[in-house]
Amino acid sequence: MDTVTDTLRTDILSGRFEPGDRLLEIQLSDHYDCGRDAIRSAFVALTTEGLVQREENRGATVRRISLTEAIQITEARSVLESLIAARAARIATPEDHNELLEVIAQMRNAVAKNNGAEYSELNGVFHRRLREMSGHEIASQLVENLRNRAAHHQYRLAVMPGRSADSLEQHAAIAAAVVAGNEDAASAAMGAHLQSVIDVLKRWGDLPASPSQQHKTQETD
Amino acid sequence: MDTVTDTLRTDILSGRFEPGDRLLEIQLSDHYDCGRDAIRSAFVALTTEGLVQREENRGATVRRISLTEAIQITEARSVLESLIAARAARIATPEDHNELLEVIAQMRNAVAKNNGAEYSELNGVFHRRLREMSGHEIASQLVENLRNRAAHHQYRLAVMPGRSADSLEQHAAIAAAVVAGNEDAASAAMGAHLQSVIDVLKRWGDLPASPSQQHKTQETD
DNA sequence: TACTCTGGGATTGTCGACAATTCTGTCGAC
DNA sequence: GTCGACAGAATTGTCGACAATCCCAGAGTA
Repeated sequence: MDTVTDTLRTDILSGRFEPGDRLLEIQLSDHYDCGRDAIRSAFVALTTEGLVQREENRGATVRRISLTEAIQITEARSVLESLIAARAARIATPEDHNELLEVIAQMRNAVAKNNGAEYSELNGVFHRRLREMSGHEIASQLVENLRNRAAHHQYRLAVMPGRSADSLEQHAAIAAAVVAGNEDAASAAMGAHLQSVIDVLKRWGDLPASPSQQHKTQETD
Repeated sequence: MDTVTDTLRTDILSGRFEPGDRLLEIQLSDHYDCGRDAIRSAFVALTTEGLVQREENRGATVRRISLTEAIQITEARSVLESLIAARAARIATPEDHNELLEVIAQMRNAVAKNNGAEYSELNGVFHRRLREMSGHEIASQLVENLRNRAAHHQYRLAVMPGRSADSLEQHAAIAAAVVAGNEDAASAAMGAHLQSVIDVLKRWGDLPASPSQQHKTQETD
């Protein structure tokens, strides 16, 4: 039903449209081969998701997220993903445990090969599987949305030298706590992980983003 | 711009439309004196907010929130409002402190008068002011949305005998921690408060809601 | 009786046209 | 040269009409 909305969302997240870009109804309805209705509908949905900004009679643009907003988004993610980690630690099955450890092993491998793209991909898998095994629909939906909103900022972390090594150990700690069934430790490990993301964002400050970044399908933190 | 969306939202939250009610486009566009476009647009927005459910070619209905979903919503609220409370404890001004204590005094007065409606109102004010003084836009928006989603369930708490007294002391503890500038205590007090809400929801089970409740503008927890 | 098929009515989905608004570039006055 | 007024273009907002789909009642059949 909302296939146009989904397509536009992924196109925004993938960097096809950059923050500040104008989104013209006719142009998009032509590009996606659909009516203006579908585009307008997508604008409304993506506006409430925080990805698009609309102004009366002036059209829609890709929303620009400030650094302070990105930090707040990560703070919210921190408490929600901590809840998810605790929940996963409580109810994950042995199969879940194996899968989690397997992902960690692959991440370790990717770091050894210095393959940033693969690491980012695995990172996304790790968090997504944790959400799924937590069974917490509400928190998962909110986190997914928050990740999307800050995608542009998170991307910077992917290209930060030495970041992967730190990130890897943090993820390993989360996985260990979940496997041990220790809710508090899982929650704390996830909190520490995202706190380090916040620290990096803060340290980064408002340095200009590296200019040439086309394929922004990566997700890293 | 989205005035129709706002009106429909408040009409859903106020109980004018109940969970499961069909929302007919023509009927609503006639009632709100607007075009079908505006109604459809409102449906899209409220769907992503979780208040409305749409099915292809079958129209929109007011979303029905299950008890387990209401519990998850409150759990998510718990961690987010804890973050807000901690933040408020850190940066609230002396004027904020006075205002918070003033609201608590009024709540105590409302409990003494056994005025449930006034207590609910003040409860809403308390949480809203806390959000505002936290300065955490992201968490505030999420909490507001979560409160809306679970509004129907929260309402039950309002009419629970003896609930106000417990609730009052919990709020007083939150206020005291914020005034003391103790982030951890504020966070913990807020967590304890919402945990007690969760406990009540769980204890409540799936008992039928009391039948005749027209004015559902109250918000209580 | 139970089941299937079919038609009409009601509702949503989609398209096009036109009005309303904003934006852009040009011209003239000072 | 700078500023404001103004016309034309571009874009969004809104309405109506029609197509597509679903729902339900009723006829027909085994």
